[in-house]
Amino acid sequence: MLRLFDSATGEVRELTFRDPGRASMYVCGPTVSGLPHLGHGRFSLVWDVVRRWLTWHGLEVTYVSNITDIDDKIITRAKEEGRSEEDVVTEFEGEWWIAMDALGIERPDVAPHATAYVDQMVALLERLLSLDIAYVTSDGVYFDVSRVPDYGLLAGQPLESLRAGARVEANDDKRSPLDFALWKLAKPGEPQWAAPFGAGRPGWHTECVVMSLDILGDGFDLHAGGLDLKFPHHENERAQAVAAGDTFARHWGHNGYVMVGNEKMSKSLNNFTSLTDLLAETDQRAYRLLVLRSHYRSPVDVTKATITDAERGLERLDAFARRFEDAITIGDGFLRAADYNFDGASKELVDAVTRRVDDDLDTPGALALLFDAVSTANAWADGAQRDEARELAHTVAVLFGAMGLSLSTTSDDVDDATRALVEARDAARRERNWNEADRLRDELVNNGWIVEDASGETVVRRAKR
RNA sequence: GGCGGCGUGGCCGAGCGGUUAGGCAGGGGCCUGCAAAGCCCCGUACUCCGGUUCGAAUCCGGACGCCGCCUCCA
Repeated sequence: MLRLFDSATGEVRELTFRDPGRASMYVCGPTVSGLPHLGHGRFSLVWDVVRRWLTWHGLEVTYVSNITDIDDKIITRAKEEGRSEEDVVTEFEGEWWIAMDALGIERPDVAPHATAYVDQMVALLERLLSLDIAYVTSDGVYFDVSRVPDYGLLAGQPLESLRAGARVEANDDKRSPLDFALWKLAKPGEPQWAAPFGAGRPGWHTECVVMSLDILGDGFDLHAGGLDLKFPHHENERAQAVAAGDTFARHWGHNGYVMVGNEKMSKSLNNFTSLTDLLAETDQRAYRLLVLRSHYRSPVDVTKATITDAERGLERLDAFARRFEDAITIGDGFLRAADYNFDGASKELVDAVTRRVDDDLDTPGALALLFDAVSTANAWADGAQRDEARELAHTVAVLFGAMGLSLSTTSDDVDDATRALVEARDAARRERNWNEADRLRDELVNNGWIVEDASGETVVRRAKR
């Protein structure tokens, strides 16, 4: 079974599950105030792979990921562009799902919206207020972090240490700079919900607590997200849950940053790169391969060079898939190990890959094994071992599929003019008219095709940009 | 100031005391009418300085460099 680094304990430990045979995951989703960026893509891919891998192991996974549809950034954008908050949310949630589909990410079982949970958030705040863990100020409701004994668990340092490093704020009535907003009182014209402590909107850290506990129940198995959410966002979520008497998540997972030119991509640095743009310009599987090729907790540098590198890797895999076309058909969606009977070289491969992925999601190690198997199967097919090669190829495709990477066996659509050139070239070749055949090949290449003579016939496919 | 991570061959990227990571790019060969695809072979890397050890990219100490968190962010 899968072992994962747990941010709460600081060590790799075996995932254990509240309910035998069932896994529950909550992954912090996006605030839909703009186009999805590369960081969104990475966390979505990483936790999609975890979800698939647990399913591969035979678990029934319930995967929840929220949409934050009320937030300062949404209000700001709406104001700037002179439209309603709903309009902004609708547009960018639409873009979000388009990008997720393009990345081959399975939709969550439940994708709750924050605005649908305001009543429950208000109830939680009333509870925290009654316990004197939350307090009201002139601009909202705040959480008193000193009331949670192990505050700083996820940050990896004690409260005092965090307090020493906290920046001084210009504001306010907060008891401590680390205290965080649970509720923001509305200014005129802002979206607002009624509450006993004044009309306003919920703070970001509250929504995930309420939604995760409502949908998955206390003690759910894995709470995950990007590393930048570890502190303060997840710390603060946990503080609320613990203060309210829950144990919250059994296990915390965080994926590493996306770097752009050796610097963290972040809002303040304003060096965001849009996922939507990346997907429009590249093979949509390239980012998944790039993410699988790096360890999930390490930073990944996304550049033209690293994406191109991944695309070339895909070309090798696709050429492999075309060669074993009839052995590659595996269908979409979740794959389960129990549905297959592996033996011989295939069993060895499956076992070795499983050991790697189970070891804190060592997908780079797993990919090395799979690329090795690609070479092996090709070599067998070059020799006389056709059947063994086909079987191994099938296993390779299944394992890639288990991680959400599909190999393409389909040729590109060929237009009539191109087909005419292909037929003319084959005719020339039959007549051993090599000059004409080569001239036609050059023409095809100039038109952006890659030309191969597979089993004596001209086969073309689109060259990558 | 506190906490944490990283520095590997042309590039990317694993590695967790001793036997080949892998990908991309490059070179040589086989195959091919010539190519492409595929196969075989090749580079012999680990920031620096000490130390532990029979043996270190891997452990310890130090130096230098880079990055992140402690503020919004996935």
